[in-house]
Order: sequence, then C-alpha cells, then structure tokens
Amino acid sequence: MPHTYEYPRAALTVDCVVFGLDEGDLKVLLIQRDLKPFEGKWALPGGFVRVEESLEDAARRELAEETGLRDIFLEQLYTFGAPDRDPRERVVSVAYYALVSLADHKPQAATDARQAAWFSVDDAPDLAFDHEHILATALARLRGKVRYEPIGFELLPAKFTLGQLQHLYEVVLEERLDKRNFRKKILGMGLLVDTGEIQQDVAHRAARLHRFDERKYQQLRKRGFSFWL
Amino acid sequence: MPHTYEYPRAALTVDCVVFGLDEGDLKVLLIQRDLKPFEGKWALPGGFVRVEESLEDAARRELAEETGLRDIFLEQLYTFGAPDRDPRERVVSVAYYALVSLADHKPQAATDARQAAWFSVDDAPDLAFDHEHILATALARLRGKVRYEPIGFELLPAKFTLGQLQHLYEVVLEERLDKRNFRKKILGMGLLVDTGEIQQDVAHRAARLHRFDERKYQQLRKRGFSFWL
DNA sequence: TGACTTCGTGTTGCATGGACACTAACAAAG
DNA sequence: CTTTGTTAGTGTCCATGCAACACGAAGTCA
Repeated sequence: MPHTYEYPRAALTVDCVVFGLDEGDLKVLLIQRDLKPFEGKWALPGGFVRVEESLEDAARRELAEETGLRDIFLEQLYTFGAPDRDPRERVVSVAYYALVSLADHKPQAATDARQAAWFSVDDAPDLAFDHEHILATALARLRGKVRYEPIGFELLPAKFTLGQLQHLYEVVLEERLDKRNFRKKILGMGLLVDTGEIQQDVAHRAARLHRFDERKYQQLRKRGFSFWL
Repeated sequence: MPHTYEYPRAALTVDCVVFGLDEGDLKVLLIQRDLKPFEGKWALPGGFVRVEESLEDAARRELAEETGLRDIFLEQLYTFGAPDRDPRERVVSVAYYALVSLADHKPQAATDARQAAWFSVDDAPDLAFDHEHILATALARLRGKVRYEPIGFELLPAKFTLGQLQHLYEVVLEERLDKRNFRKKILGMGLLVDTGEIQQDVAHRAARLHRFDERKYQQLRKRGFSFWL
C-alpha cells in the first residue's frame, strides 16, 4: 500500500532514554537490535512514528513493544535531525527521556529486539546510529534538571525513607550530600509528609516512611520554584 | 516528481520564535501568511524541511526567506507533533527560538508572506495553527533560561553600557532590578571588560562602554555555572 | 545658570548554604 | 546476653550571598 507525495519526506522516529535507579549506580535501558541496520548492536528503544499517533504515544508504544515497560512519565528531550544520522535515508528522531525505579521495571525483549537490558551509564556498550550522542544529551539534561526541580516523584515507591531519597540524588548528581543539610532542605520545602509508619524488615534501625504531597508540588510548580542549586 | 513510500509519512516543518528587544518591551517577529491554510493570518515564520538539509539549516533558510533575517543564533525549543495541529494533514514541527536586537534587524517580507513585523509579546494577534502555544512555550523557556545562563551576547551591540544590559534583563524578566546590585553581580562574574571608551551623543552623562569576554564565557559554560537567582 | 537625566558608587542586615559529630534503634553474630 | 555493625535522627556556627537603600557627578538643553 504505497503512499506518494510531491516532495521527498524524511522518516520520523522516536527514541527513548530510560534511566533506572537501584541501590547502586545509574542505569540506562538498551535493546539489542534484531533488524537490518546495525543488526546485533545495542541501541536505545524506539521506532517509527505512525501517521495518526502523537509523538509521545509513539514513544510509549515503541517502548512497550521493545522492552515491556509501560506507564512511565516521558519528557521530550530534543530532536535529532542531522541529515546523515541514519545510513539508509533521512530520518529525524524525537528523543524522550524518563527516570524509573529499577525494581519496578523488569525489561523483557519483544518486537524488533533480541533482548533488552539495563546497563550502567558509565559502562554502556557502543550504540547504533547517533545514540551515544542522544544518551549524553539526556544525561546532561537529567543532571541539570535535578538542580532546580524535584525529581523522584514517579521513581520511588509511594512510601520511602529520606535515606532512599538522598541516595537517589547522590546517584544522579554523582556526589555525596550531607545528611543533615539534605534533610533540612528537603523537609523545609514542605513537599514531604510523614506517614507515621516505619520501615520493616531491615537489619538496622528502621526509618520513618514519607510520601510526596502532590498538591503542594503542583502549587509550587506553577509559580516556578528555585529549589536546589 | 512524485515520491513514494511504503507507509504514510508526516510532513516535517520548522518554526522560528524570534524575540526582539528595543528600548521598550519584548517583541516577537511574525509574518502574515500568503498561502492557503490560514491565509491572511499572522503566524510564526517557518516552513517545510528539505530532505537533505539539517533542521537548523531549514530554520535559518525559512527565516531568511520570509523575513530577511539572517546570521542569528537559533536554539531548538521543542517539537510539536499533535496529530491535528495542521488541518491539511499530519505535520510535525520542530520549533527554534532566538533573541536579537531590534535595531539591527529590520524585517522585510518575502516568499510566502505578505508582510513581516514585530509585535509586542503581550499584544500579539491571534496566530495560525498552534503557534500561540509555541510562542507561550518559547516565552516560558526564555524566562527560565535567563535565570541560570547569561544571555545577551548576540543581542546587544559589541560595545554596550551596563544600563543597556540591565534594561535587557528587566524586559525579559518583567521586573525592575536594583542598579547597584545588578552591577555588583554582573561585574563580579568577570565576564565583562571595560573598553575604556564612553558613550557618545547622549543628552546626559555618558556611560562607559563594555564588551563581553568571549573566552571567559566559554570557560564558564563548560563547567556549568550557577549564575543568577 | 538652573533643570533634567542618567551614571556610578558601599554598607548593613538578613537569609541561606555548608561544615561538622554524636546518640538511638535495631538485627545479627558470637 | 553481650558485642558488633549498620543506618536513623538531630542542632550549631560560620561564611557567603542577596536585598534594601541615597546621593554626588557628569553632561545636555533651554
């Protein structure tokens, strides 16, 4: 079923940079390609945008098809359109990125991918196309964003300890933070609510569990808050 | 000369949000459309991306064709791809934005546009397509960016007074700044060099002329500086 | 020469950020 | 049951940075 246009058109794709967090370092979700260009190479999950779906829908669909991940918050990163970035023909790719908890998202390969797996961002293999460039861009954006907007809402379990939250920031920022100052600052923002419950089944003193105050967050978000720095 | 593909493809366009600054308020450059959809309506300059040119090249070309502006710094803003944003067919648009000095850039209409003109951002007409949305996005980005990165390098004459620079920030941020604090802060960054020259032909005390220190700027840019707020 | 306009300059109080160390709770090992 | 190990939880002080604030100098124009 061919489609014809007066002028040549670029193909349009989406790519997803999904960062994952666990006890250790920062990971990124990659797939091993099972199709022609760069077959067998690792790459960011992604694929062609259908003509009737929105860009974000396309990103979600491709991510689910290739890795099994669904229901995550995607944010548009940048659009990569160098004329030679795909050896076949002109392809313009809109990249999205996200940050999720490793524990909640076990990837499973599917369409167009031999396998899907988490790699440490510092130790990722060579990637297909210009995907290393996209990954580097996403990493820079994540590290920049964390300094003036609270992250972690969609990322930790609904109830979490301050220690877990601090760990998240330490991994993303790649620096140690002072415990007391961290708590002072984060509690001072008034975005956290003490649930009164405490951690269970840990081999040391149990910590209190907190949750985010979604309402206050949206309130602050509107007026553009300063946050970290 | 038709072009045929196996699957239907979206058309790809670029749009440019060019902000302009003069003695008064913040302006945006618009064109009046001379072609079919939204003919006669005001819109952001922009157009179709050719299959062999980069996105930024396309933005530059369209901007020059439609408004006569050239040689300005464009930065990618966001990619707008809602399926119904163009009534004709699926069109995905990569938006760019820029900030220039009004005095240096007199627009002149050309291809596909009846006229090109500057409008105050607070007093712009109804725009074609989703261009109001794009404009609002660009404005938010500009106001956000100014707080953590120095702007104004490409925007003021090579030699400028601190008063002019402060005026720039006041217009973009929509708030008055304290003169002494502004000077303290901006000089403290060490990005400005006193040329030793002074302003000519003004009906009051003449100010000293400064210029940016490009080398120091690039140095700081690499290490990611904190800057304002 | 007087009126008008913009330039240029320092100090102080206040708020925020960063450095810093010990006790409490709990589990596991012995 | 005692010891050891691990993480939780807490306050002060100092340095730095930001905001508020007023006046004399220079120059033009009437």
